Amino acid sequence: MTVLPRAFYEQEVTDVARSLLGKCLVRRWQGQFLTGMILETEAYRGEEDLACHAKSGRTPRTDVMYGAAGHAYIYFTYGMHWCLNAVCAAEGFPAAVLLRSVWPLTGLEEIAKRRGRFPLEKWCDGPAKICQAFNLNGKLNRANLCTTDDELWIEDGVEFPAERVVIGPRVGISSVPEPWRSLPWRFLIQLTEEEKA
DNA sequence: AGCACGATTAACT
DNA sequence: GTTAATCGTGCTC
Repeated sequence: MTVLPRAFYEQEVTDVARSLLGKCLVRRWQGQFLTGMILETEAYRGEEDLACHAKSGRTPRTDVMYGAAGHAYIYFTYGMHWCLNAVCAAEGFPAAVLLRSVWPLTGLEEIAKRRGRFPLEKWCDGPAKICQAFNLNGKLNRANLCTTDDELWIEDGVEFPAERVVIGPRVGISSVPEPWRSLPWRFLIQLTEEEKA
């Protein structure tokens, strides 16, 4: 397995969101590795994107999105949930890919400590569920995803053919005005029952 | 200082 | 389909 290099993230954020499908999210935790295959992503792009947190400019919260690509942006929302993004694009331009769903691969016993009360298919099928499952919170905000120095990174994985990629509008932004609400910036792989086994 | 709301989830009718 | 949970963030006064 190869850790994705910084150059991978220094691209158009929509391209990175598409390319992240099939890649492997890795969390080092208490001497073991929790991993999962990325199945759903969304792109958030620039201050003009009214769905993007950077719509209100550079603030303490959004500062990391303006920095170098290949770092984690982990934010807190709804008073209880954390969500994980990968910062993309050139330094100075705020953009990030939200990881919305992964398929758990290893460290299942550890993941089950937090998600085991639900069926396996529901362990990581939402942005805040990923953070619960992988034990991610603000402590890993700004983590460097391009090395194994921090406890979070992304490695090479499976290549899905283009016809497997479902593309549609981003979810959870119904109060955002057009055209942003309907831009096709969500990318999804639907696993077959065979692939889940 | 106060306020409205959120890139959500899970439980409930 | 509806709603509570729960608090950081950015905006208004």
